[in-house]
Amino acid sequence: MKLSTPLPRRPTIHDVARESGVSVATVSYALNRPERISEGQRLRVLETVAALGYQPNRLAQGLRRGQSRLVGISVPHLTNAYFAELVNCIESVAGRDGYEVLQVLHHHRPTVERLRVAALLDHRVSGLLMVPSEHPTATLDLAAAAMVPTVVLDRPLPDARFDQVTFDNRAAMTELARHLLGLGHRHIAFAVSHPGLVTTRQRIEALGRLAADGARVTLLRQDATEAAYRARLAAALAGKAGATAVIASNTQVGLWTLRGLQAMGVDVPADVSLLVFDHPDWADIVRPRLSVVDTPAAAMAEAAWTMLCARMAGETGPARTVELRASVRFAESSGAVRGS
Amino acid sequence: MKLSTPLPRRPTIHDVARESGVSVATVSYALNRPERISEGQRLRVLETVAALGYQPNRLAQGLRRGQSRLVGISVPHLTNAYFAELVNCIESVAGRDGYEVLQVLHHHRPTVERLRVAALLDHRVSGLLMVPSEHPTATLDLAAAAMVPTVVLDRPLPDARFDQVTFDNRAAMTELARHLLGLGHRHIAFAVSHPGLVTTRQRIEALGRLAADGARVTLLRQDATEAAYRARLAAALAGKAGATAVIASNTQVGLWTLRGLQAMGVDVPADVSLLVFDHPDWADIVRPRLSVVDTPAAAMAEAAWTMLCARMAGETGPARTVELRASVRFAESSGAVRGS
DNA sequence: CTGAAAGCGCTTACAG
DNA sequence: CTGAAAGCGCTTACAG
Repeated sequence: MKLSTPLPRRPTIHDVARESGVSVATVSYALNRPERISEGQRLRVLETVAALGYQPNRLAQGLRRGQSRLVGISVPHLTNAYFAELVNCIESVAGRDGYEVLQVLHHHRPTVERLRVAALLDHRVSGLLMVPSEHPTATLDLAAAAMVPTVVLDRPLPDARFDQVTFDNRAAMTELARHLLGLGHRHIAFAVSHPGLVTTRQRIEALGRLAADGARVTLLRQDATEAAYRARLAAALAGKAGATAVIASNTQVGLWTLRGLQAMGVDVPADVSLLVFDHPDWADIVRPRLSVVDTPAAAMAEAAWTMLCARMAGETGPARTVELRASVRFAESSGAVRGS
Repeated sequence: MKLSTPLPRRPTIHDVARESGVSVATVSYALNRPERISEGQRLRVLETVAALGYQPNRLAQGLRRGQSRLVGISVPHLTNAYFAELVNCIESVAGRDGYEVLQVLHHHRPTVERLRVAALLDHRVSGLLMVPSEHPTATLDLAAAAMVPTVVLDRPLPDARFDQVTFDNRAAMTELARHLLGLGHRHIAFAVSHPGLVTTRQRIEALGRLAADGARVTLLRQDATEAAYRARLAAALAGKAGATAVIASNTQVGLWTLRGLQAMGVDVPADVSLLVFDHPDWADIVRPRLSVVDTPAAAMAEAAWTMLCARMAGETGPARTVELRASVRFAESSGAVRGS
């Protein structure tokens, strides 16, 4: 087909209408309500659309329809493979369903989280997925006030306003603890980066029940620098009563711990056992191979998306919580305590 | 301040105007052109804004202003730490400058890339950052036709339409090659996942110059399955004339290679040296420690953002290419060839 | 089946 | 300094 003149700007629905010799309403119907229009008109319009390379302006559509087809996702950062995988999975399913992903990072800082999620809301996201920071209340209030369908990921919150998807941290930790008890360990260090996090507290709680079995637990806080952390780690392991096993709360703490143990010349697992939450891709290429808690990132993303879609489609009713199971995989890094 | 009535929906500029007893123009000026308005009016409007929790609708602003303050970023996926770090850095600088990041993943598939980037364009992104697939032409044409400022990341393209940010792959590979030659290696295998990629071809080219020094190069293609790749790897290393060194083109190929070598009982570096492009965080906790090419992801993201901002601010002129340097870090995994 | 017109929530020349 | 009004690019009751 011949065009009257090439446009120096992106074509609008008016351009299509003019070229096709119909009204803008007819163009809109041809694209969105094929049944409301005659076959001939529809074909002619579609031809013009193709010829001009017309693509509806989503900003205008969003404004008019009152929904942007954008979903927001807020996570701490992407240098953690676990969060990266969550976002990765969400992008795939979102794209499949015709949504785009607006992504913000809060770096564990509540203030950043609030500001960035507010920006998401300003863009009128149709839905919101968030792995909350340690103090997400202000952010959550924002989401609630905006009445945007929201699903909280990974970290269960005592907040009945939101759907949540998590995995059973207590069960995973209990499995690790039983394993270590059975291997004769009576003093376990738990290395954490965010002590105040719900999931951390759940893990500590599960670990705490060990006390009843005569075991001791030391909480090892990850410091700002690797050197400072290493000193703490050394202290926790020192002496006759030192910890004989370390459980790391995530990949990065696990990495620092392993590097520290190597630097100190500690033999894993002969001297100290090491177990790690998350599933670093290097778990089975280090020696000894690492015992890990394989978090169900893909399944969680899938579940969260399903719930979010239901809400975006208008589903009402009380908030639901989905709790998946992580699978623990024991390898060589966790062994019997020396002399047991 | 007292409100006439709580709204069952998000407040608009009209609500603020009504509550403040001024026109919508005045509200808009109070927010965007403080100098065009009297102090008293401005204060009153701001008070109402705070009381109502009014936040301008970015969809409407974008439509009216003709720019969304959204930037699109298209990368292969996030399970590669290098791409994840690029996105991570971009999100930080974008957020700082008041932009939000719309992210799509193309999984190395040109068709997916085209579709997803088209979606980005439909949302009228103000700028576009892309790590292209192997065959990005259709996608690039789309970006060019949309006249959206675009910066190509990581993979330099013979396309004068776009600004580009990359690092010197030839130099990095040359450094690896010289190192290996110096250690006596005369047969080097290069393991790649995407042979057709520009960066891969540049690396191959640099490696090819070794031939002049009497060295041989074998291209090792990463298969769909790890088992198939392992068989290929074994074949490349077999026999008297087998390769004595493997250079892996990225972290994942490096991981498969290392796992393969371990499974075959090959001693690194006594039997075979291993060097890896990218900087896996596990490089120094495996034994032997890995020799790596540390790609300047953060610096690249920074440079790309600067260029994109300049273009979004209206800068014209021919496309520029920024080429950074990667730093090679040799460790224990690359050693002298046996018997040399 | 088709089109003129209103309106989504903003911004901005323009007039007063 | 302030406000009425047009218009960004769409969708959708409504009338014909």
